Amino acid sequence: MGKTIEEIAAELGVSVTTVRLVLLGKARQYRISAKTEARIKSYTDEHGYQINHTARSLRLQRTDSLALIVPRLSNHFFAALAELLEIRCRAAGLQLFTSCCYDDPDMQLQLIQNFRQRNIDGLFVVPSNPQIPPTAAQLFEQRIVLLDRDFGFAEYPVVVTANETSSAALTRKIHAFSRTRDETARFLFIAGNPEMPSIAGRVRGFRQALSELQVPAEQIEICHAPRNGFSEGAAAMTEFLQRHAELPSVLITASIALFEGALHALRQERGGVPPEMILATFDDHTMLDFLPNPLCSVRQDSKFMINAAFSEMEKLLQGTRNPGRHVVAMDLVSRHMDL
Amino acid sequence: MGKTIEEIAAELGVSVTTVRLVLLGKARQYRISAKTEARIKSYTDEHGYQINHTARSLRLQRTDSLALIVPRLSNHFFAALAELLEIRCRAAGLQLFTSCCYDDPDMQLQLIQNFRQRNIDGLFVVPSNPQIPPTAAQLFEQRIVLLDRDFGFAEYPVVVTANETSSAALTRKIHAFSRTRDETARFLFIAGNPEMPSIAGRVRGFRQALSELQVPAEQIEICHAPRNGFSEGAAAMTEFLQRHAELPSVLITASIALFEGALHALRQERGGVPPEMILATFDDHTMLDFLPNPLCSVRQDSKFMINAAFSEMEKLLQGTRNPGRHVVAMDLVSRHMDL
DNA sequence: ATGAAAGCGCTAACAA
DNA sequence: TTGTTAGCGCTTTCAT
Repeated sequence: MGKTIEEIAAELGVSVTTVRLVLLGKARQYRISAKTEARIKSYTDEHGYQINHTARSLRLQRTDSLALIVPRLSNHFFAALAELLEIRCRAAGLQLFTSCCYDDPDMQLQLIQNFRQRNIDGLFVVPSNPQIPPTAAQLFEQRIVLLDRDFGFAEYPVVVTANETSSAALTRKIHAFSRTRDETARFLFIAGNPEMPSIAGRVRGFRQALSELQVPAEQIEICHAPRNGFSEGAAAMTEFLQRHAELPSVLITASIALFEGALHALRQERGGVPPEMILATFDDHTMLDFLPNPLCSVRQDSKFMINAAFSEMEKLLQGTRNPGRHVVAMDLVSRHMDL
Repeated sequence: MGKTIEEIAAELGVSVTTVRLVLLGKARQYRISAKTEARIKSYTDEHGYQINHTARSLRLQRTDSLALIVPRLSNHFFAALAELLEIRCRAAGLQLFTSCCYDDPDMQLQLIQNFRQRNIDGLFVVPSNPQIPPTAAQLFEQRIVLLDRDFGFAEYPVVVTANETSSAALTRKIHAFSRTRDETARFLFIAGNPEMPSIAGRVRGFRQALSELQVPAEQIEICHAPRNGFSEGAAAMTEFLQRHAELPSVLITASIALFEGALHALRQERGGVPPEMILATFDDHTMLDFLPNPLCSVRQDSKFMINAAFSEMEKLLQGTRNPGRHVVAMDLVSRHMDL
């Protein structure tokens, strides 16, 4: 532990106020004598001084730090959000603390309480269920911004992506492509937990687009996995293959982890992924380049999301109370889909 | 902000000690009367109580929290480390705070000071350069554990992977495979910044194995990129292709981001990746399954690393001072390499 | 131009 | 069995 202001003051025979003023660079402003200033400066240059943020926080009732709770950092989308948000916070002189809750509501609640107890000024959170936002808002006196999942709260700022419209656009695109080869393409959509609004939106967009395109119901199958992970994607695909001898012409997954899992299962069960199979997934990744298949993916605009989220937080910290709702557009990326 | 212990005590007409004892569940132990205990319990059940960790920390000179500084969270290996370490810390009742420094030593230093000022109890750090460890150790009074990069400090605990031996094993394996097809395979190794001990180790292992196998120098080319990222991998490959009309028979990269970049450039410049090209990379990923090529990758054992790192930190927090050096073995994973 | 002192909410030592 | 008090290091207000 470094010296405290009091210790420095005592050792130099001046008062804490004087030391503090010099340390804050306000020596001029308060007309501290040049020699006193020089003495203090040379002392701290030699011994160093590290402010005790804990004491400062206790006094100011503020920590100049924010927290972010995401489901997983091993999910690239959330890792990217965390990186960008940390950079944005740093630029504003705030420290960001990031934690994972693995979509476990109890763990998330504990984390929220923990951050609250540590006097974190504001919270960005990807809520695990609809009970989280009100609780978090109460503990954080409204200083929360909801990310990625829109459980329909108008009273809190929220930043989400345009899942439904993007899903519909994706569906129309692969449908059009599939028609060039096969009039009666069969569609398999592997989705995650439908209680998550983002997943529900993706399924809705898919359903709606196909219905508008008048694709008959018997050519459509939707599997709901309990979560958005690799093993769930593999399980869903394995289960599908047990029920159907024939492969779908088009495979769509609601996340890239499901995609990886589904293809893994396909390789296991059928020895490979037929190169003519049309693939589509939410979340983009460079390694999708490795596949020879026609493939369409949906890329989220993390930068835009983070800018929106941070502006909302800034408003909250300044005391403004008109929560914004931001629905960020997504990009379609296609590979091997030239007609 | 919730009620403080003092407020509760005042409102119930008891002393802070009494309230505290009940809150800590030590009512029995200190023989607080049952009715006093009940009164306090019912009060906090109704109004809730959130301890002020800032005040507690100031008093105890301890925050019950640790920090982890990694280069990037969008690097899957570091994201996985962060997740595992956070889980491990949580199990021990500690909160982990994770930050990225983008391998910028100044930013890393600032982060370290920031954590120090916030009274974080101990630091896990992937050092950006050899100046970082001594500084960090001084600020944190030796409570640091170095991860992933071994700059040769015996005085601090360090957990790294066996880069050199794994690289040699990888090289031998792909060399053996290449001999089954071609007696004079040409090897291209794209590495990152050689000042990073992990990269240097990988290059050393590669060089040494090939020299033992008596592969002539003119069949070996090593490109050093300034960093381990996608664009650096692409640039290195583009540059190689400008100098050589012929593709290498074997491509090895020191990280998966370099791998992605290199293949991307190959696709751009030559329209694709020849399926007979032998590929190898450090870091494993499920999406490597998507490639048809013979491929060998090196998987790091994150769990093992984290366990070792956390045990070292526990020793430090208990005051023990015999820093351990852990060199964790890596696994080889191969695809399409059956002879 | 510089100093003294209160108080943020908690813990721990000591008192009663 | 319960109460009182000092002090962690900082900021801020009010005195000189």
